[in-house]
Amino acid sequence: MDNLSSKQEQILQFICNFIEENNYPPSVRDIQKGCNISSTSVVDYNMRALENRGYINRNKSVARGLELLWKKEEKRERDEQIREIPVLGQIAAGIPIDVPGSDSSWTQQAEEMIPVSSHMLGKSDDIFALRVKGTSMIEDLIDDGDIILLKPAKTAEKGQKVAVWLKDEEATTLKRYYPEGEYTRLQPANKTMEPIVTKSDNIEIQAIFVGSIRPPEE
Amino acid sequence: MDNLSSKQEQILQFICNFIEENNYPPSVRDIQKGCNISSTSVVDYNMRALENRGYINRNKSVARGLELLWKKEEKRERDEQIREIPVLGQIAAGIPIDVPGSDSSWTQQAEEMIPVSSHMLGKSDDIFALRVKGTSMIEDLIDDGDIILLKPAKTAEKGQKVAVWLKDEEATTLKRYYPEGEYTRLQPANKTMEPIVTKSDNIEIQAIFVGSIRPPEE
DNA sequence: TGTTCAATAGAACAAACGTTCGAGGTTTAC
DNA sequence: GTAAACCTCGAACGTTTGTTCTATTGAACA
Repeated sequence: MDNLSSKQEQILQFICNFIEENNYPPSVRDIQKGCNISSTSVVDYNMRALENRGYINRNKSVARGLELLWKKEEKRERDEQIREIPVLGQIAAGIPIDVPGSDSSWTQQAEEMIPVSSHMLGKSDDIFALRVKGTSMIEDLIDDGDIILLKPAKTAEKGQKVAVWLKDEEATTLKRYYPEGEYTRLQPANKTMEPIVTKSDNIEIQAIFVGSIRPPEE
Repeated sequence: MDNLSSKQEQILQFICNFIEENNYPPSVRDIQKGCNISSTSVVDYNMRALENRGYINRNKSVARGLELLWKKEEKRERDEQIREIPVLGQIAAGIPIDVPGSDSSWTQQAEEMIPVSSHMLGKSDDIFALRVKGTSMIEDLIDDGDIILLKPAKTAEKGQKVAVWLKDEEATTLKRYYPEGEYTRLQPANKTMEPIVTKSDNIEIQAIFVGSIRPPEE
């Protein structure tokens, strides 16, 4: 399909650059000057070829009425590869602290939206983000201030990182989940910290850790 | 600053929608019809107002030569929040396997580019990605097939996840790094696997783990 | 009441623009 | 060679389009 003459490629490139710079498409005569073409009809001739091959779209009698079709495609793909995830608040990774509005869930207003690659999200459409307070998960590369992605869930498997609601304490915390019969151990990933052991019916799993977002140390 | 008449807001909205649909800006008469305005001069009158207040940019005597300034801003911000990271190949997380082209480094051609939120990258501009083979890091939420982000480095701290080059074996692997004097232990995050212990001068740190990109299990 | 000012109206102009036409040139295949 | 296909050229035509001009309306104000 790439059987374009050098002139056609040049025109295509020029259109692309022109739109990038001006935010509106070039006229036939802009292209003529920009590509050092002697006649407008030559531009028209090559544009017709580009149109037939599906590179551009021209609207009859409309000044600058042309679109780059593959740019459209690119934009669509880009939009699909990126999703905006709401940061719904904070979560304690350390001593459980009361999180503002944590009574029901985090289904409140987002304080911020962050763009995340769809590669990290899969098909789930209910993933949300929280900002981490504390260093109890430092060995899992989750530090104070990091943003983590979570998927709402009611149950989890042993060893998974979960956000749990501690009923008695009325607090939420991020820990590794180890159910051990009547009691459940919530294990930090920080050797200087002790696990939280509490009755299994005192905890309520709210979400499972999906991924973390943190810049590398310089 | 938001002292726009309803007509001006309507015009602004129309221009926005028109560009979204057609990929080129509307003419004065398009706006006239689209907003049910009786005269082109009224459009001109209001456009002049919008221009003075910094909402749009008009190019004299250029057909459809207008830009939405805040869209430009939006686009710039979006571009800054996303970076394209090259996936340079595979890395073993398990038995060290020979990685195609791993002799010098991974500074070869990228097989793919993936968009990543700048939140994950910080200011480092040399971060690259690899696809993981094997399950030796499964407890660190790095599974077979995942994509990991790495930052080139020659040294690392104890416990960090690193990509190391094993000179004798002529292979690369991803493990946690535990230097222990003469010998160095490369510890998998998988209880069913044994650590690799090798002479410290047999290993060469290539990059430090920065983050992983994986979709959540459904 | 008269004045001022923002907004509207319709018409008109000149420039910008897409498009067409006829003629000529160049390449390719036979 | 000829023919056909492809490409170039310059000019011209008819719209589309940005812009301007003048007149008008209606509200605010003194």
